[in-house]
Amino acid sequence: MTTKAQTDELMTIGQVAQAAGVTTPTLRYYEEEGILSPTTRSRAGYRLYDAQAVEQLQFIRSAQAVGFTLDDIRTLLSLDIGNAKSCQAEVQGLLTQRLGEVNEKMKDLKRVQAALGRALDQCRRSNGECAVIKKIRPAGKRRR
Amino acid sequence: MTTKAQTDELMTIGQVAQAAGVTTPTLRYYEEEGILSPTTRSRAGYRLYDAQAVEQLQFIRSAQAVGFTLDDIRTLLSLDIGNAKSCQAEVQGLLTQRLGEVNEKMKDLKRVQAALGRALDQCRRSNGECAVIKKIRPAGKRRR
DNA sequence: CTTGACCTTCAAGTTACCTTGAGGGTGTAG
DNA sequence: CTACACCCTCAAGGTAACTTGAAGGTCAAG
Repeated sequence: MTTKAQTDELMTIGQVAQAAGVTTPTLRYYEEEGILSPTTRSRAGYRLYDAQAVEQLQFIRSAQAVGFTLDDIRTLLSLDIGNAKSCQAEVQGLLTQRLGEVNEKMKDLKRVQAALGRALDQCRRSNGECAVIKKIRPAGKRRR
Repeated sequence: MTTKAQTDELMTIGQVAQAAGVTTPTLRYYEEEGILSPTTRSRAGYRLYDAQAVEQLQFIRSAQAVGFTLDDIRTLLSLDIGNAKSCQAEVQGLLTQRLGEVNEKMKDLKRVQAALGRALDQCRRSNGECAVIKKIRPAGKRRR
């Protein structure tokens, strides 16, 4: 079975890993943790995933990249993500709460962005001339 | 020394911790890791921080919240964040690169936001009745 | 001059998220 | 049939970022 495209519908762990940019042990770990399980197994016991798994993995990696834990993500996935499970008030509440967290992170990210932006700006402003040299000056204490 | 406001300029570790919403061991750990050091020490060896430390901590926590490691943050802080150090091409390059990472994270965050938004939307649309249960059990039985 | 809430250092423990290694089956190409 | 690139399980190891614990110094208040 030399790496070939997803023929019919199911992919082996290696194909999924490659497509999603993760390692195979990571996928096994995700299964163990109840984050993402293969759709089925081959007769020989090989994990087989459907194409959706790749999308889910992309979501998982995005969520991780912005600071959600696998525990958070397990909850997010169970709350659905395009594959609704239950839609009562309780779930709506959780979704709303999680969206609140996302908004908080959005603020955090903007804060970091602004800080880096300011630094870069300042960097460009003092073109050619280096602030370091000024910093060696004697009396001037910390600037605000 | 019963908890009093930052009288002149310097605060003890406990005051800073309280103001920034972190623990004192965390602050000691940050010092050890070269993330944030006290401005000075009292005669008795107490760490003393200036007010700026609280702002820096807020930046640190924001950056952590969106998935930057302390290692990343150490670099970010050294690239300045309002306390210029050097501004040659090399630093500008790093800043630009880091801003690129921030933009990546912005995309990731928006992806998560969109997914949650879709889920919530779908949740509201199928008010009272749950879409997925239909999906899972097309013939017959309905919940509630 | 003792009490109690602070502070100190040093070392060890914890949790999350993987990674690495050993030992062994599977399946197709030559 | 033999390679060889896949796959399997189980167990142990590793890193980041803290947290917890032990043993003890500092200092304003009573």
